[in-house]
Amino acid sequence: MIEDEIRDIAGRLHAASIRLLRTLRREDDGSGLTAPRLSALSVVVFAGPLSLSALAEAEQVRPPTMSRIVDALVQAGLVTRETDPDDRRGVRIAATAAGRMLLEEGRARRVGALAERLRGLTDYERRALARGAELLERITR
Amino acid sequence: MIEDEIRDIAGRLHAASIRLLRTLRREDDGSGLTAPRLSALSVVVFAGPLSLSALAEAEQVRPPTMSRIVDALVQAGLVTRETDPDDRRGVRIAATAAGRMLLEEGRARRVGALAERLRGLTDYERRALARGAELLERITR
DNA sequence: AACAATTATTAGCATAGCTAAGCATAGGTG
DNA sequence: CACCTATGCTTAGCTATGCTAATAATTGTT
Repeated sequence: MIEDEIRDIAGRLHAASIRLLRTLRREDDGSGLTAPRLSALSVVVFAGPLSLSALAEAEQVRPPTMSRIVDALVQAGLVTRETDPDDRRGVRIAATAAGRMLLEEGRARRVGALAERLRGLTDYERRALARGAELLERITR
Repeated sequence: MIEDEIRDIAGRLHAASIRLLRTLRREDDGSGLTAPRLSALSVVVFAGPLSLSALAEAEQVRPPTMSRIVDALVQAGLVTRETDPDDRRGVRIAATAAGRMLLEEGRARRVGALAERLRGLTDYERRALARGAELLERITR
């Protein structure tokens, strides 16, 4: 396969992913959270408990930015922030049951909206998309 | 295919797309633009010229928010804002040559980074991803 | 001509992004 | 041990981004 073909595929994959997430983003209105808070909560639920700096790194923002987002999530009862007993400079941020539930509801709305669209495809086409998802997982590791 | 299988595929596709765009977002640092401005510029370049409300709709923000983003892009010489001659209440927002160039450079960085990762796959796997991109395009139309 | 609807901007608020600076703890090195 | 540096987080203060409400200008419709 020539270089230009690979680049072409990369371009189409990029555009298609943007389109997909733009489409699904419309489902987030009902969450009651702003986009950065929802995104941070999702990292805490799936990768947590973790330190503030690890969370900031995952979200590609600076620690002060994440510190205030965590303030809001703690205030809303969706995560807890506790001093790390092993290193008292650091904090451990963990999801609460309410946080996990709120996130799971939002995720279910997004995934449900996507599943609805997948219903219009053939089994063969859905399997092709499943295969694509696996490959994407692999190359972003 | 059972409902649960479709939902499972939707979930993995969703997660994989998020991962992909998170990875590629790191390439945007060099653009000199904030994320909302870069994203708005990309719509103007690919879908423009268009009205303010159409641009706000595409970006899923309210008109006042987009009005200020356009202010900044005009200030930076990346787009023009002119009164619509057919309806003098409205505006026509169009990309300048500088805007198209800046966007294309950024897109090339993202696509290049993705192409680099695709290089680690087999031709067969790359074609599977190309097929997945086509299907995503179709179901988000 | 008067009025209603549409399009965009302005004003004013909360949130999100940054850097710089501060505080506390950890961990070395004399 | 005493200091000194490095690390982790927060606070302070700025700009940018999001919203709603209100205003201005134009269009279209009685």
